[in-house]
Amino acid sequence: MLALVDFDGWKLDQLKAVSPQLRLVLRSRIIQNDLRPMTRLSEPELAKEYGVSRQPVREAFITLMNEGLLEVRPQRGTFVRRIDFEAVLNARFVREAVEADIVRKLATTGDSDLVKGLRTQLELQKNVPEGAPERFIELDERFHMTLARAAGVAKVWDNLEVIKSQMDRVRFITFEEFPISKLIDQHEKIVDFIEQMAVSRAEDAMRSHLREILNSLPRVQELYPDYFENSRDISGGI
Amino acid sequence: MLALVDFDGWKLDQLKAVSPQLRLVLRSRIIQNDLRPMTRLSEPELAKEYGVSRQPVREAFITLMNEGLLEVRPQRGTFVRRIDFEAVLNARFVREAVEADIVRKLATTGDSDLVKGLRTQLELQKNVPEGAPERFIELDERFHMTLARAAGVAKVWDNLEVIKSQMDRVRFITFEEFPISKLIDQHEKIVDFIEQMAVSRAEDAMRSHLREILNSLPRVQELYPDYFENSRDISGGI
DNA sequence: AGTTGTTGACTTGTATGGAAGTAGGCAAGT
DNA sequence: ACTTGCCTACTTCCATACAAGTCAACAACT
Repeated sequence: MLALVDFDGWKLDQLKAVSPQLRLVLRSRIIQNDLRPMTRLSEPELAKEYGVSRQPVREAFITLMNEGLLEVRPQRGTFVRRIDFEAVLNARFVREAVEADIVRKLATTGDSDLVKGLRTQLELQKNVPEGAPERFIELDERFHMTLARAAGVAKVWDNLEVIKSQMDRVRFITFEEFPISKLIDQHEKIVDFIEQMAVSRAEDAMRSHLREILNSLPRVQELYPDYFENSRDISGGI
Repeated sequence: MLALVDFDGWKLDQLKAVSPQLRLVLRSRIIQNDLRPMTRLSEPELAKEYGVSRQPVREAFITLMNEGLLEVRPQRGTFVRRIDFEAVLNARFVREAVEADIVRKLATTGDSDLVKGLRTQLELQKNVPEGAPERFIELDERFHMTLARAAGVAKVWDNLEVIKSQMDRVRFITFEEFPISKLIDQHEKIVDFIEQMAVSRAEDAMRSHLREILNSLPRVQELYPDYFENSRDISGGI
């Protein structure tokens, strides 16, 4: 659950290398919109804040730049990148393709142990209190990861982390207006179809579930226009 | 075509930043198996070789470690990672899922301009001389990239570069024994089905095309066992 | 012979200083 | 009022020095 490092009150572990830790903290702060788009980050300032030298900060910057979360403009400054609309749509496209195949694979076997575990997770999701959407996002993450692991492609999840982060930023901005109960219903349908070994129905359920974000995107773009890099048409990703 | 930087006789461009250039060169050398698995890389040695200081070399190392191509063991050394069998299978899984959806999308429209361009590429592929498989790999790369761009998900290709690199390493090792004509036939079928707007046939053609690497994998593993990190069963990725 | 301890030459991680480039304020000139 | 040029304070990028850990060779001891 890389996206959900508890950066609040974070203390660096003196024993481990500094720059990977910094990378995780900053990554979380960006994805969870604690560091807003266009925010200027200063090497010496962060170095001072965390009590280290500039070098490890710089190395964390480089990694985050490669992940598309920071923009390093030489001799000018380092900034939190605005959200790339096209990148979000493409990331969603990849996720839909991959998870559709995952669900198809799972529905062909219909492993009852897996279904049992998923139903337990569904109960947890239903018990999330109204005002704690970040708790749901965590459980949602776990749900989809469980599917990937069950399909024998656990490492895929790690590889898609960079891609996913683009989508997650949107999710954390729109936080409140997530139709949680609707999403849980969709999860439930997916599990049902896996259990019934209804392959193409399970696939369709997953696909429409992952298209849900397309509904909220226009509203997000309208509410926070300056968070986005390029606001082209929304149809390009389907 | 990031995978095919001509690193032979490479000179650093003094004007641009050094570390991204180094990253590209080293990346190509690893993927093309010029730097073999388990090869030890030394920061000061490479720094001397390219006439720069340790810092940019180190930054290139960090990026390549994040891409899974290098293994940095603190206070011990930096090594070219052996090929992770599971990672290859998972990468292949992702590619199949994504490109299947891409082809499906293209087959629903059946754009004749696209088909025309693809047929031109097919001619080039057929004209590749017998003993130049690396030339074919380049054209193959271009073929698949064209499909992605036509589907409006050009950035997906960039995002999958890290994933693809795992597969590409295998391809460059097995170089000679690639059934080029067979692969071209498969390409041709894909184009045919796109033209005929035969959606599910086009999808199937792409899927079996991308499963071709599974045929060569066992032989590669047998020929170069010490190039691989973990040799688990091959069934896990389908 | 076999084990242990030490030394020294390696490695990567971090700190720090300077080089090159940028942006903005300000003064001089038109 | 407006433009031009300089100057200062920033930025990232690179070079260099030092700190800390690892490993192998070797001497000393049992």
